Amino acid sequence: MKTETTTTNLVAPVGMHDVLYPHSVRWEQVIATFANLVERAGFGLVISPLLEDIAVFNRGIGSESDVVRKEMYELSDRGGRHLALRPEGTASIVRAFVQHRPNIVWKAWYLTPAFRYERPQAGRYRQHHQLGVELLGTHDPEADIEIISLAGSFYRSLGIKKVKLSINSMGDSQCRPSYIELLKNLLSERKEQLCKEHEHRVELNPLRILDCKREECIQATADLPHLIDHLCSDCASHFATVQEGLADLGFEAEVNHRLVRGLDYYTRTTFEFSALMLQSAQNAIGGGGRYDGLVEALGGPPTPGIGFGIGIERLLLAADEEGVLPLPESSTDVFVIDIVGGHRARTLVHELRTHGIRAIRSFDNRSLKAQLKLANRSGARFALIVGPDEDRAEAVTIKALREDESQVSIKASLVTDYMKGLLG
RNA sequence: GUGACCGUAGCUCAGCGGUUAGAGCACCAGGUUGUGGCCCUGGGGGUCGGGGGUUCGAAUCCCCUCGGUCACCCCA
Repeated sequence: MKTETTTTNLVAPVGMHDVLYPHSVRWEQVIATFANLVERAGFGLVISPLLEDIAVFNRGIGSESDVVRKEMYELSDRGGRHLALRPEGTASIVRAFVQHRPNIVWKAWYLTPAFRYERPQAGRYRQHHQLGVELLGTHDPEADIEIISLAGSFYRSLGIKKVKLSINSMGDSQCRPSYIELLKNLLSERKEQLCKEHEHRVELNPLRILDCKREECIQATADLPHLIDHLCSDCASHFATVQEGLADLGFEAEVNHRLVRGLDYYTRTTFEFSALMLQSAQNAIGGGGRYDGLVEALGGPPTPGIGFGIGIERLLLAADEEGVLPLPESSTDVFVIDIVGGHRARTLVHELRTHGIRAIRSFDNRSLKAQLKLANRSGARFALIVGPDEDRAEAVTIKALREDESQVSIKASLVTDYMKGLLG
């Protein structure tokens, strides 16, 4: 166990990153776009603790999943409680549902960091951030359609167009057990053909083997029957309705029978959005599915649910590749230059801001030249200059920074109204 | 968890056994006694990621370690 780093330079933990201005502006845009979209659809923001009793994830996500087996950040608090940082959003939201029992149908959205102890690489971090929604309390395939189409609409409204939607059905407690038995029987005869990781896991969770990307597993499972051909009639018609509904709304979904996903709670519909422009292996920019047994698994009454999570970092990588979501040019209107000590800038920016004008100033009594340089770089449209002359005359000089207009001097008391006019 | 490549100024990088470690950009000041962007001049900035070793001498070679990037697995 390492205790403390030996280097004197302190940096962010492995796989975790600072998002500085102006890059953070794009995060604000993404989050605002999402909130606007899902709130229009009746989802309400839910804020829940970053830490949960570790049982929330063990029982929720499934102790056989990779996320729980080897990727969780676990800790004990001073009272000896065994907690974990959330590795994804759904289990926590469902825990909150079980605790508070809101009226169904319950529609929640969230923004959360998610922690997974993995080796970082392009598009994969130990702390990433997810936007997501959960819809609890109905089996209606219309809910599936609403959820998936919302995610699709979100990408569209950001201008991200090169997106592929994959979809599958995991069946339910009626039809999945018999299919799993069938898989076990077929796979037990060819265990030795599977990859090292899955060779010994045929009995535990054979479905996961379908999702393995290793060549051995892909070959060994190539001729296996597909789950979607073994669905019970309820699941089959549910899946058919979801596909029809998505097509009806103009979202083309490609059935991928290997789309099992790593979280054990899924039933029936699962889906994933991948960014075609992302060359890296990590090109999934969103995904989710139905989890009709999860509320029960966490101690609540039998309640179906469906939701999705979208990774902000990968979304921004995809946006970069498509050349959308450019950084804004400026976040300020006016730069107040004071060369008589700084007290005039103090009152001027205060008054301008009070009236809704974005106004900044410099500190440390810099020279006129230095302050003009800062004003130019700030992207402000106008500089307000107060020197000894203006100070004496109780005036300010207004200088346009983006065009060659002659500057004007006006009474200080009229500045706010004048600037309002100039800025429209 | 496994593997590959890479760590020199705030950033991008040059230097790859031999004085006091450089460039471009960025930053600061001056040229212009009250006017930014362009230009010119000057300036501040470095435990050469860290530790150990080889050597008369190490940013340079070797070992370890930490960090970064990418890939596998899995996922957002």
